[in-house]
Amino acid sequence: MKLTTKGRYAVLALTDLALERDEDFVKISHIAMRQNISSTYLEQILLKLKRAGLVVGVRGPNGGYKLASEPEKIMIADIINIVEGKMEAKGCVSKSGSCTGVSGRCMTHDLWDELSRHIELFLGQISLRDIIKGNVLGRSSPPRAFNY
Amino acid sequence: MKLTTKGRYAVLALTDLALERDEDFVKISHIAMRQNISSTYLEQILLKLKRAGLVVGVRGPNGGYKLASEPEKIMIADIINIVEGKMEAKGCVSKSGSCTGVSGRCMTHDLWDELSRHIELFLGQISLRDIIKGNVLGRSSPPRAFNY
DNA sequence: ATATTTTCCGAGTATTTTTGTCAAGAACAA
DNA sequence: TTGTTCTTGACAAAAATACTCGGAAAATAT
Repeated sequence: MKLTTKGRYAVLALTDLALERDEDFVKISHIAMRQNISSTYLEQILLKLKRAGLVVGVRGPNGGYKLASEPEKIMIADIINIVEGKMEAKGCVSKSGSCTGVSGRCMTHDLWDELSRHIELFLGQISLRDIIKGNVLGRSSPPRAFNY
Repeated sequence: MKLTTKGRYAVLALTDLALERDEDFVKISHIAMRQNISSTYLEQILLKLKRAGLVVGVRGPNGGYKLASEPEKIMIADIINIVEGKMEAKGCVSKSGSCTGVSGRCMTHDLWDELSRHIELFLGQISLRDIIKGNVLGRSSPPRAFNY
């Protein structure tokens, strides 16, 4: 999986927008100042999110950005997938689909595959609303509790 | 989390060693050839794993590397943590410990914290033996099955 | 002992990714 | 119009990653 500042900034910015939901439109410069991010860098990120339809942006005076839908409908996994590109934890993909090393072994394929799925499942369960409400903790309880 | 080729190479190499467990010592060049990795690059990686005590290496003719313990005792999380450095998915750490943005908000702290824990939990459950036996699939079943 | 094989180790280089800047253009409102 | 603000792409700096190199140390065989 890829998790860089870009993804974090995106989540931060959208969290900010979620908090400011009532106000008409929030300017990039405001978000950037509040969250301490380079505003020009944030531009790129919000642009991607806009193209993907997660936010709407209007230009001109009193313009800015706004969430396109309810905070509870926007999942963290979506945000990250958009700005970072689809999560890719494989590492042994070949064009043919099945991965073959020189000796034909690629025992680890399933591992990266499952990890990817696992992360996506986790982040797919958490919405922006969960974050602003602080409902994040405790979500990652062990898969099978009776194993412990 | 950080997952680069270094981590993948490490898991690949150790998987290779796990398969070759019976033979005395496996040379870097053999692993590199089989797994199609640059052997000089693999050197660095195996060195780290050796310093961490996961493998033992002897030099000289008939030398090479060998797992330090049973494949079922070596967890993927350990391998990755060693070669990539401790996983760090936070993003809002300040020297003071508690993270404060310009406006004092850092709602996303808990999120990265939980994600990190979640990934580590997953990779901490899987051993080298699971990989060579193909016991990886199905481990990432949804946290609460009755939710679906 | 000497040569050979292999790991060990530090340093260095190259490539890619990330991060951030700039400048010109477009939409909008007053 | 005039000024504000987003839009867009091209570009540059910085950091991380991937990989190489040259040699030293250890073990072995001859």
